Amino acid sequence: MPTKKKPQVTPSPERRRELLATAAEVFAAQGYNATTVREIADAAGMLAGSLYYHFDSKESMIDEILSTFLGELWEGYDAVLAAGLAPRQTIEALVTESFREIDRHRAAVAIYQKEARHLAAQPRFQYLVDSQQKFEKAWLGTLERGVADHSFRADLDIRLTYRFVRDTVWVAASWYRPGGQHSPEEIARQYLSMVLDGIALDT
Amino acid sequence: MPTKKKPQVTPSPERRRELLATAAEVFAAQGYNATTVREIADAAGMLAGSLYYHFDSKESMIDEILSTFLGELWEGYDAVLAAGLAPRQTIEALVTESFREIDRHRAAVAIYQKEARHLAAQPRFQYLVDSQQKFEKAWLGTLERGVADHSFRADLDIRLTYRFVRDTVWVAASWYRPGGQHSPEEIARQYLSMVLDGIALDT
Amino acid sequence: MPTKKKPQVTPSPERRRELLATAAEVFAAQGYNATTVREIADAAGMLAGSLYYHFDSKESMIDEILSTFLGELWEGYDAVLAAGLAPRQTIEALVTESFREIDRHRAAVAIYQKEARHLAAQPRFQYLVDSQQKFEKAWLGTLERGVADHSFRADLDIRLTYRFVRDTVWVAASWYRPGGQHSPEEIARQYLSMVLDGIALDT
Amino acid sequence: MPTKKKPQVTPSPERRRELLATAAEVFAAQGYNATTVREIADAAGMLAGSLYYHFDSKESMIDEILSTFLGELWEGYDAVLAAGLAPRQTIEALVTESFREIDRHRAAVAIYQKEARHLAAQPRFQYLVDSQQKFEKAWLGTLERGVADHSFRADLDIRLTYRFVRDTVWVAASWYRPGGQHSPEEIARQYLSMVLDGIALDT
DNA sequence: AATGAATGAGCATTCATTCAT
DNA sequence: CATGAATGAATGCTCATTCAT
Repeated sequence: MPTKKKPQVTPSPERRRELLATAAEVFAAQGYNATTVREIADAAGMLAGSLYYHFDSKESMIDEILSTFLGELWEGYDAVLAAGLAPRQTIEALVTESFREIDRHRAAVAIYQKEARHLAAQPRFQYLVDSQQKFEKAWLGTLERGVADHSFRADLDIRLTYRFVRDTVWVAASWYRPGGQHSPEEIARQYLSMVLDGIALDT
Repeated sequence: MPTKKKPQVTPSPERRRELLATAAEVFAAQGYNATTVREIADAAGMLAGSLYYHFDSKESMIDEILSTFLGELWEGYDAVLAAGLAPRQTIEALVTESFREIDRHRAAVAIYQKEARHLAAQPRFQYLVDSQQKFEKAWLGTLERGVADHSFRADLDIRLTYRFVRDTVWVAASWYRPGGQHSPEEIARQYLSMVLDGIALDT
Repeated sequence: MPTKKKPQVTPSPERRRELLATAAEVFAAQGYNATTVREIADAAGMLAGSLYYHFDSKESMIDEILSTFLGELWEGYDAVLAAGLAPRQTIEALVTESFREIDRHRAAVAIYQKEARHLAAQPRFQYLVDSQQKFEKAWLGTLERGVADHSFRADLDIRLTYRFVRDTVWVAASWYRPGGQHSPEEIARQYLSMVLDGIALDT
Repeated sequence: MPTKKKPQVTPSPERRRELLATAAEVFAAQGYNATTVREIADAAGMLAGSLYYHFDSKESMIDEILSTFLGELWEGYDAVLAAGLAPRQTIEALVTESFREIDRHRAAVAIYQKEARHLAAQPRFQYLVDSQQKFEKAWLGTLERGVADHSFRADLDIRLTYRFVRDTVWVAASWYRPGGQHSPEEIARQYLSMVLDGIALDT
């Protein structure tokens, strides 16, 4: 692992993190393809070429942004899944955890939403596919358990439900702004209330 | 002197429509920026330059794709809104209409989802902003009316609810494939059931 | 010579002349390179492709415009040179004839001024070089005869004088507009007065 | 936070000047439109894309060439006009100055002659129009003063005289080659002699 | 660590030209 | 005679990337 041709790993990881945060912000705002390395460099106060001291390529930047985010996401998810909660409580915990990740990695989440699909085609981003599958297994499994134990309705197409819940949560990254009116936990609470009980008033 | 009349430059609208459908498919699959004019031309079985006989620019293609879609969408929405239904029935009709549009304009909807935000910055695409505002007014207004007449819950942040319902419906375009297992109406029915009554089993 | 592959020669020479006049106008206004065949076609009330029924190529248009003009110019010049006038009278006649040509072929003259130099490099336009040489011989010869017979000053560099007189006359095409305040003959008279006697008041 | 300062984007002005000189040479030889960016790059020993490190566009090259030339021209002209010379001496000084500029900026002058008219239509090149007007005012005014004080003939159309003198001088750029037989001052002397006193021998 | 300058492949677009109808 | 549609080569320009300093 320390056999890189370039001194990519040694220099201060703090600067690296700063630069990645900057890049993520620009990627999220303009899209990965539409963002030029020069714009990232401008935002970081350096020249385009200088970025290549820190990173192999533009691709390696988004790679590191996404893999870091997914790493932290799965840390949280795995903890929830390991806790052995009931289906409904698991869903609640996963949704809450998701909104917390959106809060902490807004840019990365937005990038993920927009770019994951076409990046996943490249071998380098195989981990996106893996994560996607693990994700589906976790949510779908929980929903199925919930149907089995009568926490969730049985009259719905389960895959449709899965997509509904999944999308419902993650699209929020497209409009969420940290430091807004609601805390991630409050948003999670209201989302869960809607998803679980519906927006209609019981009559 | 019957000469000197400018010759027709607007050729057969059928070919145009074909080409736009092709372009929309490619844009939806790869993203607008990531799509080269050459790829569209390849998909249409012609050379890149030949597209310019039919269209002014790549931009005018996405413009026509989006404006055509929005035109038809609003035809449907306006009919629903003019029908004077109760809030809940209005929401149901709007959601159903939306899934029908997704069914008929899948590519355009996917493009809209991905590109509308940054296109809207250009004056040429002002109509995207207008449509967005009209859209918000229609949905938010209906939700508010529904809260007022006790069709919908009053304990939720109304803007959050709006975003929830809006996203919930339209993200479906990202995975929807026409001719799949469920008809648009069936998907609408299940989505509505989830959105209105929740996925939890009443206890 | 009548062995052309295309029916370029048979169709009505009037239409041809009209089209050439139109083309010359556009070439003169915008420059040859900057003019698209579509612009010529627009001005002629037809589609770009249709021009190719009448002409082999854009190049053949400017070719015919210039060769027609030079043909008529030399008709006039040759008549003057054949008249056996004294040097000063020859110059006067040549200048007057030149302004008449500018009057009748303004567009062609303007095109000639702008494009002759670089067109002359192509074999097809060899006649431009020939004409140029014949032109120089006529004017320079007349000036030399005039110096010899004491009509013209002997203290000037003769080639400089030649260029001076030549340019002086032909650049007028860049601002001349037929139907203006002065007739070509009047302009010729004043130009000759300046060239021959100077603009300074004799003291 | 001393970062976030925009890095210098205006590189060494010497290289810039070299490249502009190269570009001017090619523009003058082939015309602006007919010159490709690749040709300029070839002449400069680099690739087409590399030019864009130094210049925004092909247009900005001709812009800088022309504005630099006009700047220096007006430095010279303004000095002459500020000297308060008599009309005839002013004309002599202006003509001499003009030939000096032709000597120093031959390429730029040739480009100006060929391209000024159509460039002037664009807002970016408004300064060409301004310069043209200032130019006319200076020359025409001097000629008028000269007519008034009996330095110049009163029997000529003054605008015709203006155009005659103006064109007479500047077209010289089309054949002038620096380092030729005559110095700019000598050419100016002979031109002035012709313009002021005519080429005919007084009888 | 960062700069300045360049590379080279690729892109949207233009345009003269062709040709079946 | 003219149109409609297409070709294919070229053009101005962009951008990720490299590398000597």
